[in-house]
Amino acid sequence: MALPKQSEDFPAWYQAVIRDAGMAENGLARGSMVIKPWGYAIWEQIQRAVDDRIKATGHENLYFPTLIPESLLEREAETVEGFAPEVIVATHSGGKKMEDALILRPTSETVIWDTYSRWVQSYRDLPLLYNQWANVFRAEMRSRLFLRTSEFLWQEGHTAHETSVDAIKETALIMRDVYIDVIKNVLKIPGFVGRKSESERFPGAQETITFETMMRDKKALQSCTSHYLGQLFAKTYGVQFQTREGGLDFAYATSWGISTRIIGGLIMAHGDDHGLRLPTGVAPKQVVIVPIYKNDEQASAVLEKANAISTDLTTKNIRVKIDDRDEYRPGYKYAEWELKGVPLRIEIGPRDLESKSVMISSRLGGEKQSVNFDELTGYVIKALEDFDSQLLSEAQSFQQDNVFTPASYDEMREFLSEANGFALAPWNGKADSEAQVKKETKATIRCLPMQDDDLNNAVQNGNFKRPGPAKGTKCIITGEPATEMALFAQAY
RNA sequence: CGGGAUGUGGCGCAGCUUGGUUAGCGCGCCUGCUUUGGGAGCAGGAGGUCCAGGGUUCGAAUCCCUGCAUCCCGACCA
Repeated sequence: MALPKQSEDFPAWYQAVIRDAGMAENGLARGSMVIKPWGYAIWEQIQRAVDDRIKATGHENLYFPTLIPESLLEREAETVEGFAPEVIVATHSGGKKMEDALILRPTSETVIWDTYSRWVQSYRDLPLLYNQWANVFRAEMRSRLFLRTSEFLWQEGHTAHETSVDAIKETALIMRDVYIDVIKNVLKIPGFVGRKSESERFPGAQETITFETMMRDKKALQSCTSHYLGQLFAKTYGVQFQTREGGLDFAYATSWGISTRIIGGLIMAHGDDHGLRLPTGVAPKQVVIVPIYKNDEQASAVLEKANAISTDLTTKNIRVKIDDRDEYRPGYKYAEWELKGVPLRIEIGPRDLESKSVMISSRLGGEKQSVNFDELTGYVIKALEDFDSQLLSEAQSFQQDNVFTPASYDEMREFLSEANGFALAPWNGKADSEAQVKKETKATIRCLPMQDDDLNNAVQNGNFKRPGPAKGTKCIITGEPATEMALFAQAY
Protein backbone atom coordinates (compact mmCIF):
# COMPACT_ATOMS: atom_id res chain seq x y z
CA MET A 1 0.00 0.00 0.00
CA ALA A 2 3.05 2.26 0.02
CA LEU A 3 2.68 5.21 -2.30
CA PRO A 4 5.07 5.94 -5.15
CA LYS A 5 7.43 8.77 -4.21
CA GLN A 6 6.13 12.16 -5.22
CA SER A 7 9.56 13.18 -6.44
CA GLU A 8 10.03 10.06 -8.57
CA ASP A 9 6.68 9.71 -10.31
CA PHE A 10 4.28 12.52 -9.60
CA PRO A 11 1.39 11.27 -11.77
CA ALA A 12 1.59 7.79 -10.28
CA TRP A 13 1.70 9.30 -6.81
CA TYR A 14 -1.38 11.38 -7.61
CA GLN A 15 -3.37 8.39 -8.83
CA ALA A 16 -2.35 6.26 -5.88
CA VAL A 17 -3.31 8.90 -3.31
CA ILE A 18 -6.77 9.16 -4.83
CA ARG A 19 -7.22 5.44 -4.91
CA ASP A 20 -5.76 4.58 -1.53
CA ALA A 21 -7.38 7.47 0.31
CA GLY A 22 -10.75 6.37 -1.05
CA MET A 23 -11.44 9.62 -2.90
CA ALA A 24 -12.50 8.47 -6.36
CA GLU A 25 -12.21 5.90 -9.09
CA ASN A 26 -13.02 5.66 -12.77
CA GLY A 27 -16.65 5.30 -13.74
CA LEU A 28 -17.99 2.90 -16.35
CA ALA A 29 -18.23 5.43 -19.16
CA ARG A 30 -15.04 6.75 -20.64
CA GLY A 31 -13.57 9.60 -18.65
CA SER A 32 -16.24 9.50 -15.97
CA MET A 33 -15.58 9.42 -12.26
CA VAL A 34 -17.11 7.84 -9.19
CA ILE A 35 -16.53 10.22 -6.31
CA LYS A 36 -16.18 8.13 -3.17
CA PRO A 37 -17.13 9.21 0.33
CA TRP A 38 -13.82 10.74 1.40
CA GLY A 39 -13.55 12.73 -1.83
CA TYR A 40 -17.16 13.76 -1.71
CA ALA A 41 -16.92 14.84 1.92
CA ILE A 42 -14.06 17.15 0.94
CA TRP A 43 -16.17 18.48 -1.92
CA GLU A 44 -19.04 19.15 0.47
CA GLN A 45 -16.74 21.22 2.67
CA ILE A 46 -15.51 23.18 -0.34
CA GLN A 47 -19.08 23.64 -1.54
CA ARG A 48 -20.12 25.02 1.80
CA ALA A 49 -17.24 27.47 1.91
CA VAL A 50 -17.94 28.67 -1.61
CA ASP A 51 -21.71 28.72 -1.24
CA ASP A 52 -21.57 30.74 2.00
CA ARG A 53 -19.52 33.41 0.25
CA ILE A 54 -21.67 33.43 -2.87
CA LYS A 55 -24.65 34.15 -0.66
CA ALA A 56 -22.73 36.65 1.45
CA THR A 57 -22.00 38.63 -1.70
CA GLY A 58 -25.70 38.89 -2.47
CA HIS A 59 -26.42 35.94 -4.78
CA GLU A 60 -29.18 33.36 -4.79
CA ASN A 61 -29.09 29.76 -5.94
CA LEU A 62 -31.38 28.34 -8.60
CA TYR A 63 -31.28 25.41 -10.99
CA PHE A 64 -31.50 24.99 -14.75
CA PRO A 65 -31.87 21.69 -16.63
CA THR A 66 -28.98 19.55 -17.83
CA LEU A 67 -30.57 19.01 -21.24
CA ILE A 68 -30.47 21.85 -23.73
CA PRO A 69 -31.97 21.76 -27.24
CA GLU A 70 -29.14 21.73 -29.72
CA SER A 71 -30.82 24.43 -31.80
CA LEU A 72 -30.45 26.88 -28.93
CA LEU A 73 -26.73 26.41 -28.77
CA GLU A 74 -26.33 27.03 -32.46
CA ARG A 75 -27.41 30.62 -32.03
CA GLU A 76 -24.29 31.56 -30.20
CA ALA A 77 -21.45 31.20 -32.62
CA GLU A 78 -18.44 31.93 -30.46
CA THR A 79 -19.32 29.64 -27.59
CA VAL A 80 -20.38 26.97 -30.01
CA GLU A 81 -17.10 27.13 -31.80
CA GLY A 82 -15.28 26.98 -28.49
CA PHE A 83 -17.22 24.05 -27.14
CA ALA A 84 -18.47 22.10 -30.16
CA PRO A 85 -15.75 19.44 -30.13
CA GLU A 86 -16.45 18.52 -26.53
CA VAL A 87 -20.23 18.63 -26.46
CA ILE A 88 -21.99 15.32 -25.81
CA VAL A 89 -25.27 15.02 -27.68
CA ALA A 90 -28.31 12.89 -26.89
CA THR A 91 -29.91 11.93 -30.19
CA HIS A 92 -32.65 9.45 -29.24
CA SER A 93 -35.68 9.62 -26.99
CA GLY A 94 -38.45 7.12 -26.48
CA GLY A 95 -36.72 4.80 -28.90
CA LYS A 96 -36.87 7.35 -31.70
CA LYS A 97 -34.40 9.71 -33.20
CA MET A 98 -35.20 13.26 -32.14
CA GLU A 99 -35.81 16.11 -34.57
CA ASP A 100 -33.91 18.50 -32.35
CA ALA A 101 -31.20 16.66 -30.48
CA LEU A 102 -30.46 17.51 -26.87
CA ILE A 103 -27.02 18.40 -25.66
CA LEU A 104 -25.71 17.69 -22.21
CA ARG A 105 -24.68 21.17 -21.02
CA PRO A 106 -20.95 21.84 -21.15
CA THR A 107 -21.82 25.13 -19.40
CA SER A 108 -25.12 26.94 -19.12
CA GLU A 109 -24.75 30.42 -20.61
CA THR A 110 -27.02 29.66 -23.54
CA VAL A 111 -30.02 28.25 -21.69
CA ILE A 112 -29.72 30.77 -18.88
CA TRP A 113 -29.48 33.80 -21.15
CA ASP A 114 -32.32 32.57 -23.27
CA THR A 115 -34.37 32.39 -20.08
CA TYR A 116 -33.14 35.76 -18.82
CA SER A 117 -34.61 37.32 -21.96
CA ARG A 118 -38.04 36.66 -20.45
CA TRP A 119 -37.05 37.82 -16.98
CA VAL A 120 -35.65 41.21 -17.92
CA GLN A 121 -37.68 44.10 -19.28
CA SER A 122 -36.54 47.04 -17.23
CA TYR A 123 -33.44 48.28 -15.48
CA ARG A 124 -35.53 47.62 -12.36
CA ASP A 125 -35.18 43.87 -13.08
CA LEU A 126 -31.42 44.14 -12.85
CA PRO A 127 -29.10 42.95 -11.61
CA LEU A 128 -29.83 39.23 -11.72
CA LEU A 129 -27.42 37.64 -9.27
CA TYR A 130 -27.84 33.90 -9.62
CA ASN A 131 -25.77 30.81 -9.15
CA GLN A 132 -26.33 27.12 -9.67
CA TRP A 133 -24.62 23.98 -8.40
CA ALA A 134 -24.61 21.53 -11.24
CA ASN A 135 -22.94 18.78 -13.18
CA VAL A 136 -21.62 19.55 -16.65
CA PHE A 137 -20.34 17.34 -19.44
CA ARG A 138 -17.37 17.72 -21.72
CA ALA A 139 -15.96 14.93 -23.82
CA GLU A 140 -12.24 14.82 -23.19
CA MET A 141 -9.60 12.97 -25.14
CA ARG A 142 -7.65 12.21 -22.02
CA SER A 143 -9.10 12.29 -18.56
CA ARG A 144 -7.53 12.37 -15.13
CA LEU A 145 -9.48 11.97 -11.92
CA PHE A 146 -10.70 15.32 -10.61
CA LEU A 147 -8.51 17.30 -13.02
CA ARG A 148 -10.29 16.45 -16.22
CA THR A 149 -13.33 14.20 -16.35
CA SER A 150 -16.11 13.92 -18.87
CA GLU A 151 -18.65 14.88 -16.21
CA PHE A 152 -17.75 17.16 -13.35
CA LEU A 153 -19.42 19.06 -10.56
CA TRP A 154 -19.18 22.80 -10.17
CA GLN A 155 -21.02 25.94 -9.43
CA GLU A 156 -21.67 28.37 -12.23
CA GLY A 157 -22.73 31.91 -11.46
CA HIS A 158 -24.54 33.86 -14.17
CA THR A 159 -25.29 37.49 -13.51
CA ALA A 160 -26.87 40.23 -15.61
CA HIS A 161 -26.16 43.92 -15.05
CA GLU A 162 -27.24 47.33 -16.16
CA THR A 163 -23.77 48.62 -17.00
CA SER A 164 -20.39 47.28 -17.95
CA VAL A 165 -18.95 48.88 -14.84
CA ASP A 166 -21.33 46.89 -12.65
CA ALA A 167 -20.50 43.69 -14.49
CA ILE A 168 -16.76 44.20 -14.19
CA LYS A 169 -17.15 44.97 -10.48
CA GLU A 170 -19.03 41.70 -10.15
CA THR A 171 -16.36 39.73 -12.04
CA ALA A 172 -13.67 41.06 -9.73
CA LEU A 173 -15.73 40.83 -6.54
CA ILE A 174 -16.40 37.14 -7.07
CA MET A 175 -12.71 36.50 -7.65
CA ARG A 176 -11.65 38.40 -4.55
CA ASP A 177 -14.36 37.69 -2.02
CA VAL A 178 -15.41 34.21 -3.05
CA TYR A 179 -12.67 32.34 -4.87
CA ILE A 180 -9.46 33.76 -3.54
CA ASP A 181 -10.93 33.91 -0.08
CA VAL A 182 -11.75 30.20 -0.23
CA ILE A 183 -8.65 29.02 -2.05
CA LYS A 184 -6.14 31.00 -0.08
CA ASN A 185 -7.82 31.34 3.29
CA VAL A 186 -9.60 28.01 3.52
CA LEU A 187 -7.71 25.66 1.21
CA LYS A 188 -4.43 27.39 2.09
CA ILE A 189 -3.27 27.40 -1.52
CA PRO A 190 -1.52 30.60 -2.62
CA GLY A 191 -1.55 31.74 -6.21
CA PHE A 192 -1.52 34.50 -8.77
CA VAL A 193 -4.62 36.41 -9.72
CA GLY A 194 -4.69 37.93 -13.16
CA ARG A 195 -6.31 38.34 -16.56
CA LYS A 196 -6.13 35.67 -19.21
CA SER A 197 -4.51 36.42 -22.52
CA GLU A 198 -6.94 36.43 -25.42
CA SER A 199 -6.07 32.91 -26.54
CA GLU A 200 -6.72 31.49 -23.08
CA ARG A 201 -10.00 33.30 -22.51
CA PHE A 202 -13.40 31.66 -22.26
CA PRO A 203 -14.99 31.66 -25.73
CA GLY A 204 -17.09 34.80 -25.93
CA ALA A 205 -15.55 36.52 -22.92
CA GLN A 206 -14.14 40.04 -23.06
CA GLU A 207 -12.04 39.39 -19.99
CA THR A 208 -11.38 36.24 -18.03
CA ILE A 209 -9.72 36.46 -14.66
CA THR A 210 -8.22 33.49 -12.95
CA PHE A 211 -6.34 32.39 -9.86
CA GLU A 212 -3.34 30.31 -10.90
CA THR A 213 -1.93 28.02 -8.26
CA MET A 214 1.31 26.05 -8.11
CA MET A 215 1.35 22.31 -7.66
CA ARG A 216 4.25 20.49 -6.01
CA ASP A 217 5.56 19.37 -9.38
CA LYS A 218 5.81 23.09 -10.18
CA LYS A 219 3.09 23.01 -12.79
CA ALA A 220 0.21 25.45 -12.73
CA LEU A 221 -3.43 24.72 -12.09
CA GLN A 222 -6.15 27.19 -13.03
CA SER A 223 -8.19 26.98 -9.87
CA CYS A 224 -11.23 28.99 -10.93
CA THR A 225 -12.34 31.59 -13.47
CA SER A 226 -14.52 34.66 -13.49
CA HIS A 227 -15.58 36.09 -16.85
CA TYR A 228 -16.74 39.49 -17.94
CA LEU A 229 -18.86 38.65 -20.98
CA GLY A 230 -19.94 42.09 -22.12
CA GLN A 231 -23.20 42.18 -24.12
CA LEU A 232 -22.59 39.19 -26.38
CA PHE A 233 -25.08 36.86 -24.72
CA ALA A 234 -27.65 39.59 -24.21
CA LYS A 235 -27.51 40.41 -27.88
CA THR A 236 -27.61 36.78 -28.96
CA TYR A 237 -30.55 35.84 -26.75
CA GLY A 238 -32.35 39.17 -26.68
CA VAL A 239 -31.87 40.30 -23.10
CA GLN A 240 -32.84 43.90 -23.66
CA PHE A 241 -34.23 46.36 -21.14
CA GLN A 242 -35.51 49.89 -20.80
CA THR A 243 -32.94 52.12 -19.25
CA ARG A 244 -33.41 54.78 -16.59
CA GLU A 245 -33.40 57.33 -19.36
CA GLY A 246 -36.11 55.54 -21.32
CA GLY A 247 -33.81 54.11 -23.98
CA LEU A 248 -33.05 50.47 -24.74
CA ASP A 249 -29.88 48.60 -23.87
CA PHE A 250 -28.60 45.07 -23.68
CA ALA A 251 -27.64 43.63 -20.31
CA TYR A 252 -24.01 43.04 -19.37
CA ALA A 253 -23.08 39.52 -18.35
CA THR A 254 -20.68 37.74 -16.07
CA SER A 255 -20.17 34.06 -15.41
CA TRP A 256 -17.87 32.36 -12.95
CA GLY A 257 -17.12 28.87 -11.77
CA ILE A 258 -15.10 26.58 -9.59
CA SER A 259 -15.24 22.82 -10.00
CA THR A 260 -14.30 19.49 -8.49
CA ARG A 261 -11.02 20.09 -10.25
CA ILE A 262 -9.97 22.10 -7.22
CA ILE A 263 -9.83 18.82 -5.29
CA GLY A 264 -7.05 17.75 -7.62
CA GLY A 265 -5.38 21.04 -6.81
CA LEU A 266 -5.76 20.42 -3.11
CA ILE A 267 -4.11 17.04 -3.46
CA MET A 268 -1.24 18.31 -5.58
CA ALA A 269 -0.61 21.56 -3.70
CA HIS A 270 -0.30 20.05 -0.23
CA GLY A 271 0.19 16.30 -0.54
CA ASP A 272 3.43 14.58 0.40
CA ASP A 273 4.93 11.09 0.18
CA HIS A 274 2.58 9.88 2.92
CA GLY A 275 -0.53 11.13 1.16
CA LEU A 276 -2.93 14.00 1.55
CA ARG A 277 -2.50 16.89 3.92
CA LEU A 278 -5.86 18.59 4.32
CA PRO A 279 -6.33 22.10 5.64
CA THR A 280 -8.63 22.06 8.64
CA GLY A 281 -11.34 24.00 6.83
CA VAL A 282 -12.09 21.18 4.40
CA ALA A 283 -10.85 18.10 6.25
CA PRO A 284 -13.96 15.93 6.71
CA LYS A 285 -12.41 14.90 10.02
CA GLN A 286 -10.02 17.31 11.71
CA VAL A 287 -9.04 15.01 14.55
CA VAL A 288 -8.93 11.25 14.61
CA ILE A 289 -8.73 9.39 17.89
CA VAL A 290 -7.02 6.01 17.81
CA PRO A 291 -7.75 3.94 20.89
CA ILE A 292 -5.16 1.40 22.01
CA TYR A 293 -5.86 -1.59 24.21
CA LYS A 294 -4.93 -5.21 24.83
CA ASN A 295 -8.13 -6.62 26.26
CA ASP A 296 -11.84 -5.91 26.66
CA GLU A 297 -11.41 -4.31 30.03
CA GLN A 298 -8.85 -1.84 28.70
CA ALA A 299 -10.94 -1.30 25.62
CA SER A 300 -13.99 -0.15 27.52
CA ALA A 301 -11.97 2.19 29.75
CA VAL A 302 -10.08 3.65 26.78
CA LEU A 303 -13.17 4.01 24.60
CA GLU A 304 -15.06 5.68 27.40
CA LYS A 305 -12.38 8.33 27.66
CA ALA A 306 -12.11 8.62 23.88
CA ASN A 307 -15.83 9.28 23.71
CA ALA A 308 -15.59 11.92 26.39
CA ILE A 309 -12.80 13.67 24.49
CA SER A 310 -14.74 13.41 21.24
CA THR A 311 -17.87 14.89 22.82
CA ASP A 312 -15.87 17.69 24.32
CA LEU A 313 -14.15 18.59 21.04
CA THR A 314 -17.39 18.29 19.11
CA THR A 315 -18.98 20.97 21.28
CA LYS A 316 -16.17 23.24 20.10
CA ASN A 317 -17.25 22.54 16.50
CA ILE A 318 -14.29 20.31 15.82
CA ARG A 319 -14.92 17.34 13.51
CA VAL A 320 -13.76 14.24 15.36
CA LYS A 321 -13.62 10.57 14.42
CA ILE A 322 -12.95 7.73 16.82
CA ASP A 323 -11.41 4.89 14.85
CA ASP A 324 -12.61 2.00 16.98
CA ARG A 325 -12.34 -0.65 14.30
CA ASP A 326 -11.22 -3.76 16.08
CA GLU A 327 -9.85 -5.51 13.02
CA TYR A 328 -6.97 -3.10 12.48
CA ARG A 329 -4.03 -2.40 14.73
CA PRO A 330 -2.96 1.11 15.66
CA GLY A 331 -0.05 1.34 13.26
CA TYR A 332 -2.30 0.54 10.34
CA LYS A 333 -4.74 3.23 11.42
CA TYR A 334 -2.00 5.83 11.77
CA ALA A 335 -0.87 5.20 8.22
CA GLU A 336 -4.39 5.24 6.87
CA TRP A 337 -5.40 8.53 8.47
CA GLU A 338 -2.15 10.10 7.40
CA LEU A 339 -2.91 8.99 3.86
CA LYS A 340 -6.35 10.56 4.15
CA GLY A 341 -4.76 13.78 5.35
CA VAL A 342 -6.46 14.24 8.73
CA PRO A 343 -4.63 17.11 10.47
CA LEU A 344 -4.39 15.80 14.02
CA ARG A 345 -4.28 12.36 15.58
CA ILE A 346 -4.87 11.58 19.22
CA GLU A 347 -3.59 8.26 20.55
CA ILE A 348 -5.05 7.07 23.81
CA GLY A 349 -4.22 3.84 25.62
CA PRO A 350 -3.84 2.40 29.11
CA ARG A 351 -0.60 4.30 29.73
CA ASP A 352 -2.36 7.56 28.95
CA LEU A 353 -5.30 6.83 31.22
CA GLU A 354 -2.71 6.22 33.93
CA SER A 355 -0.95 9.54 33.32
CA LYS A 356 -4.16 11.46 32.54
CA SER A 357 -2.83 12.54 29.18
CA VAL A 358 -2.89 11.62 25.49
CA MET A 359 -0.36 11.58 22.69
CA ILE A 360 -1.05 14.01 19.84
CA SER A 361 0.68 14.12 16.51
CA SER A 362 0.26 16.48 13.59
CA ARG A 363 0.06 15.46 9.95
CA LEU A 364 2.68 18.13 9.31
CA GLY A 365 5.23 16.14 11.29
CA GLY A 366 7.22 16.93 14.39
CA GLU A 367 7.36 15.00 17.64
CA LYS A 368 4.31 13.45 19.18
CA GLN A 369 3.21 15.59 22.09
CA SER A 370 1.95 14.38 25.42
CA VAL A 371 -0.96 16.59 26.47
CA ASN A 372 -2.82 16.46 29.79
CA PHE A 373 -6.56 15.81 29.71
CA ASP A 374 -7.42 19.20 31.15
CA GLU A 375 -5.32 21.07 28.59
CA LEU A 376 -6.43 19.01 25.64
CA THR A 377 -9.25 21.11 24.20
CA GLY A 378 -7.21 24.31 24.24
CA TYR A 379 -4.24 22.47 22.78
CA VAL A 380 -6.28 21.05 19.89
CA ILE A 381 -7.85 24.39 19.01
CA LYS A 382 -4.44 26.04 18.92
CA ALA A 383 -2.87 23.13 17.03
CA LEU A 384 -5.52 23.30 14.32
CA GLU A 385 -4.86 27.02 13.85
CA ASP A 386 -1.14 26.42 13.70
CA PHE A 387 -1.70 23.60 11.26
CA ASP A 388 -3.40 25.89 8.77
CA SER A 389 -0.90 28.68 9.00
CA GLN A 390 1.99 26.27 8.62
CA LEU A 391 0.37 24.63 5.62
CA LEU A 392 -0.13 28.00 3.95
CA SER A 393 3.33 29.27 4.71
CA GLU A 394 4.88 26.05 3.40
CA ALA A 395 2.94 26.42 0.17
CA GLN A 396 3.83 30.09 -0.06
CA SER A 397 7.53 29.48 0.34
CA PHE A 398 7.38 26.72 -2.22
CA GLN A 399 5.68 29.01 -4.68
CA GLN A 400 8.05 31.90 -4.07
CA ASP A 401 11.06 29.64 -4.43
CA ASN A 402 9.83 28.48 -7.81
CA VAL A 403 8.92 31.74 -9.47
CA PHE A 404 11.73 32.84 -11.73
CA THR A 405 12.40 36.12 -13.47
CA PRO A 406 14.44 35.16 -16.51
CA ALA A 407 16.99 37.55 -17.92
CA SER A 408 16.75 36.25 -21.46
CA TYR A 409 14.46 34.19 -23.65
CA ASP A 410 17.02 31.38 -23.79
CA GLU A 411 17.00 31.23 -20.03
CA MET A 412 13.22 31.26 -19.92
CA ARG A 413 12.90 28.60 -22.58
CA GLU A 414 15.15 26.21 -20.73
CA PHE A 415 13.44 26.89 -17.40
CA LEU A 416 9.95 26.35 -18.78
CA SER A 417 10.75 23.33 -20.95
CA GLU A 418 11.73 21.40 -17.85
CA ALA A 419 8.67 22.59 -15.89
CA ASN A 420 10.89 24.17 -13.29
CA GLY A 421 8.20 26.56 -12.12
CA PHE A 422 6.56 29.85 -13.04
CA ALA A 423 8.39 32.43 -15.14
CA LEU A 424 7.44 36.07 -14.83
CA ALA A 425 8.51 38.13 -17.82
CA PRO A 426 7.55 41.12 -19.98
CA TRP A 427 5.51 40.30 -23.09
CA ASN A 428 4.48 42.25 -26.18
CA GLY A 429 0.85 41.18 -25.85
CA LYS A 430 0.78 39.41 -29.20
CA ALA A 431 -0.64 35.98 -29.84
CA ASP A 432 2.18 34.80 -32.09
CA SER A 433 4.90 35.25 -29.48
CA GLU A 434 2.66 33.49 -26.97
CA ALA A 435 2.21 30.64 -29.45
CA GLN A 436 5.94 30.44 -29.98
CA VAL A 437 6.54 29.89 -26.27
CA LYS A 438 3.88 27.22 -26.18
CA LYS A 439 5.39 25.43 -29.12
CA GLU A 440 8.93 25.59 -27.82
CA THR A 441 8.32 24.86 -24.14
CA LYS A 442 4.74 23.52 -23.70
CA ALA A 443 4.25 26.45 -21.34
CA THR A 444 1.38 28.88 -21.72
CA ILE A 445 0.59 32.28 -20.32
CA ARG A 446 -1.25 31.42 -17.14
CA CYS A 447 -2.23 34.98 -16.49
CA LEU A 448 -1.26 38.61 -16.71
CA PRO A 449 -0.88 39.12 -12.97
CA MET A 450 -2.84 41.73 -11.09
CA GLN A 451 -1.66 43.15 -7.80
CA ASP A 452 -4.00 43.41 -4.81
CA ASP A 453 -4.49 47.08 -5.61
CA ASP A 454 -5.45 46.28 -9.20
CA LEU A 455 -8.06 43.79 -8.03
CA ASN A 456 -9.40 46.16 -5.38
CA ASN A 457 -9.62 48.85 -8.03
CA ALA A 458 -11.60 46.56 -10.30
CA VAL A 459 -13.98 45.71 -7.47
CA GLN A 460 -14.49 49.36 -6.54
CA ASN A 461 -14.36 51.12 -9.89
CA GLY A 462 -15.31 48.48 -12.41
CA ASN A 463 -12.31 48.57 -14.67
CA PHE A 464 -9.25 46.42 -15.18
CA LYS A 465 -6.82 49.30 -15.51
CA ARG A 466 -3.41 48.56 -14.17
CA PRO A 467 0.09 49.87 -14.59
CA GLY A 468 1.89 47.94 -17.34
CA PRO A 469 5.64 47.33 -17.33
CA ALA A 470 7.83 50.42 -17.11
CA LYS A 471 8.35 52.30 -20.36
CA GLY A 472 11.22 50.93 -22.36
CA THR A 473 10.75 47.39 -21.05
CA LYS A 474 11.20 44.88 -23.84
CA CYS A 475 9.29 41.70 -24.58
CA ILE A 476 11.45 38.78 -23.48
CA ILE A 477 10.54 36.78 -26.55
CA THR A 478 10.72 39.29 -29.38
CA GLY A 479 12.56 42.29 -27.96
CA GLU A 480 9.66 44.51 -29.03
CA PRO A 481 8.17 46.96 -26.52
CA ALA A 482 6.39 45.05 -23.75
CA THR A 483 2.79 45.84 -22.88
CA GLU A 484 2.25 43.31 -20.12
CA MET A 485 4.02 41.32 -17.48
CA ALA A 486 3.06 37.69 -18.11
CA LEU A 487 3.23 34.59 -15.97
CA PHE A 488 4.32 31.57 -18.00
CA ALA A 489 4.16 27.94 -16.90
CA GLN A 490 3.31 24.44 -17.93
CA ALA A 491 -0.20 23.74 -16.77
CA TYR A 492 -2.71 21.02 -16.04
C1' C B 1 -7.91 12.05 -34.25
C1' G B 2 -2.29 10.40 -35.17
C1' G B 3 1.97 7.17 -32.71
C1' G B 4 2.91 3.13 -29.10
C1' A B 5 1.32 -0.61 -25.74
C1' U B 6 -1.98 -3.69 -22.99
C1' G B 7 -6.53 -6.77 -21.98
C1' U B 8 -5.69 -13.36 -17.22
C1' G B 9 -10.15 -13.84 -9.62
C1' G B 10 -11.56 -7.22 -6.35
C1' C B 11 -6.32 -4.91 -7.39
C1' G B 12 -1.23 -5.70 -9.32
C1' C B 13 1.12 -9.29 -12.26
C1' A B 14 3.41 -14.27 -14.22
C1' G B 15 2.35 -17.95 -17.88
C1' C B 16 2.14 -16.88 -24.37
C1' U B 17 8.32 -17.03 -27.56
C1' U B 18 8.28 -23.31 -28.24
C1' G B 19 -0.16 -24.97 -28.03
C1' G B 20 -1.04 -30.24 -23.90
C1' U B 21 -3.64 -32.89 -18.49
C1' U B 22 -5.71 -29.31 -12.19
C1' A B 23 -4.03 -21.52 -15.19
C1' G B 24 -0.05 -19.75 -10.95
C1' C B 25 1.97 -15.72 -7.56
C1' G B 26 1.59 -11.21 -4.36
C1' C B 27 -1.93 -7.97 -2.10
C1' G B 28 -6.90 -7.88 -0.71
C1' C B 29 -11.25 -10.98 0.98
C1' C B 30 -13.65 -15.04 4.48
C1' U B 31 -13.10 -18.35 9.14
C1' G B 32 -10.40 -19.48 13.60
C1' C B 33 -6.64 -18.70 17.19
C1' U B 34 -2.79 -15.62 18.95
C1' U B 35 -2.04 -10.32 18.69
C1' U B 36 -2.82 -4.69 19.30
C1' G B 37 1.83 2.20 21.65
C1' G B 38 3.95 2.88 13.70
C1' G B 39 1.13 -0.63 8.03
C1' A B 40 0.63 -8.20 12.86
C1' G B 41 1.59 -13.80 12.81
C1' C B 42 0.04 -18.72 11.98
C1' A B 43 -3.50 -22.23 10.06
C1' G B 44 -7.53 -23.18 6.97
C1' G B 45 -10.70 -21.29 2.95
C1' A B 46 -13.57 -18.73 -1.02
C1' G B 47 -13.10 -16.47 -5.58
C1' G B 48 -11.49 -17.34 -13.01
C1' U B 49 -16.79 -17.11 -19.53
C1' C B 50 -7.93 -16.11 -19.47
C1' C B 51 -11.84 -8.82 -23.35
C1' A B 52 -15.45 -10.49 -27.41
C1' G B 53 -16.43 -13.08 -31.99
C1' G B 54 -14.49 -16.09 -35.69
C1' G B 55 -10.51 -19.33 -37.54
C1' U B 56 -6.28 -23.14 -37.36
C1' U B 57 -5.71 -27.77 -34.46
C1' C B 58 -6.98 -34.13 -31.72
C1' G B 59 -6.29 -30.04 -28.25
C1' A B 60 -5.91 -22.63 -27.67
C1' A B 61 -4.81 -18.06 -22.12
C1' U B 62 -0.87 -19.38 -25.78
C1' C B 63 -0.96 -19.28 -33.03
C1' C B 64 -4.02 -16.31 -37.03
C1' C B 65 -8.05 -12.69 -38.37
C1' U B 66 -11.74 -9.09 -36.95
C1' G B 67 -13.94 -6.12 -33.40
C1' C B 68 -14.20 -3.71 -28.67
C1' A B 69 -12.07 -1.54 -24.45
C1' U B 70 -8.32 0.63 -21.62
C1' C B 71 -3.59 2.93 -20.73
C1' C B 72 0.79 5.92 -22.23
C1' C B 73 2.88 9.91 -25.70
C1' G B 74 1.07 14.04 -28.90
C1' A B 75 -2.97 17.66 -30.64
C1' C B 76 -7.82 19.63 -27.66
C1' C B 77 -9.49 21.21 -22.88
C1' A B 78 -11.70 23.65 -16.43
